[in-house]
Amino acid sequence: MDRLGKDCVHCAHQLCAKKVPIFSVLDEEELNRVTELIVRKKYNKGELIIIEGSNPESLIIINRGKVKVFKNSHDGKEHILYIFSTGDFFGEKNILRKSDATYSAEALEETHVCMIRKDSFQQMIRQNPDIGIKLLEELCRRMDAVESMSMENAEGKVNKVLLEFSKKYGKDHPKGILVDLPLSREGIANYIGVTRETVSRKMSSLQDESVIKMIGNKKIL
Amino acid sequence: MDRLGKDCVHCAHQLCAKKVPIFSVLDEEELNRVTELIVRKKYNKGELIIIEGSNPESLIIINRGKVKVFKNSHDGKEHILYIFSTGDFFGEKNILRKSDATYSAEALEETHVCMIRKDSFQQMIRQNPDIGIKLLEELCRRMDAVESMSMENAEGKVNKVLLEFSKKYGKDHPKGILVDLPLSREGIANYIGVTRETVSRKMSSLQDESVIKMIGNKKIL
DNA sequence: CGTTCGATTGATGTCAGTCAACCCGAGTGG
DNA sequence: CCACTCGGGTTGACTGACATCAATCGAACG
Repeated sequence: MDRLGKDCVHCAHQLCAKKVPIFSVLDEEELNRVTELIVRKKYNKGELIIIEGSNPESLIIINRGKVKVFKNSHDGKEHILYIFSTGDFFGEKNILRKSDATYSAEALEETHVCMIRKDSFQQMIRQNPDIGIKLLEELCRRMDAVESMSMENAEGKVNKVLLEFSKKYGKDHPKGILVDLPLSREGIANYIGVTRETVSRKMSSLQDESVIKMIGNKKIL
Repeated sequence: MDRLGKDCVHCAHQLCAKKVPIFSVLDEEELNRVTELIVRKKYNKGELIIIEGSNPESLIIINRGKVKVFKNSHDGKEHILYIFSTGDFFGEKNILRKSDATYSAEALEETHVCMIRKDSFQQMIRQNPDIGIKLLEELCRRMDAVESMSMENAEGKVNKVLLEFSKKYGKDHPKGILVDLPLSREGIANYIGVTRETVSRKMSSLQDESVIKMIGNKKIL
């Protein structure tokens, strides 16, 4: 359990409910109610938040940090499904379907999360249907992303993923946009379903074409 | 507009709201209210229900028939995203996101649908948050399907899609399960993102291994 | 300064796509 | 009733993109 804000309602707001998009529709009083339903927790880099095959019963919202959600294919390879960061949620399947988790989730850095249990969640949605609508919106966005990614070949996927990272993690810089990649080449490869060598090659050719410039593990657009 | 039941509330129930899973949480009175928000429409085989790039503003529920939802990749190939039939809904993106449709939808046979406009839908969710939960459940199911399909190679995809069709459209039969395929080989190919030749080959080997038996365009498991 | 682990680069293999020929059943028209 | 066409389906040969395997590089860290 997180030592921060355990008994400080105002801190709790700051930490969680207030900055989460899906709760943006709530007013102060509703936020207070939601805050009471939340359990906070901290994970260190590399710790597993959800393990495939277990049966967690909470929705998880990221307060600070980054999380990768992945599953292993029968031949043992890791397929990363999503990279989530501050304000994102995951684990909605845990509370909407009865089955065991079909995926694992691991903290990529020190990560603080808020957890809402199944029954609290249902109650919350009934009191604030607009949260449900927000959730639906976000799921639609994810579907869109998955659908459009699935139509690309290796080169298109690398381009898309770099664009995605530059939007999410890019910072302005005199010579373009500086992006701090959340994943290694291997991670990117597992994310888009190709090998690390392919990622290397495609990124090298992008550099040859002067589209990007690599600096260690960051890059400039 | 469908000539049936235009002014018959009871017929309307039968036609639409009552047999749709997402409305299964409603009681009689709530069903009545929902029914009033619905517009019915009929499409013939081959007619387009939604065109990529247009800006429809309704959720669409299939009352009878089959619909394929697809998009075209830049090189002009058709990618089928889903095959929907009685009781399924689609177009949720239309009412949850402001952007234009990123996909098209075409009736695969004579199809009767119910349409709920954006504002009616929002109102409906606010009155019956449980419908929102049902929708979330269904979207999660679809995500699961997409996620697990994306990890398969061509052979695995063919197996999965045949299994899916046999679950959805299969009928018991003395020698196994008789499946009436909703798509041609080419359609299946576009559905799982391979070529029609590959589908042919994989299905032939399945037949060699006596896993399936083909009869024209149907098959026995 | 050496070890280590990820990244890169090159050589080779393989799965599925492409191209092309042929088959077959459904229509169509003589 | 048969001949012809036409559109999908099947099958085979070839190709190409990406995976695999392997060697080398290079930055980070003790």
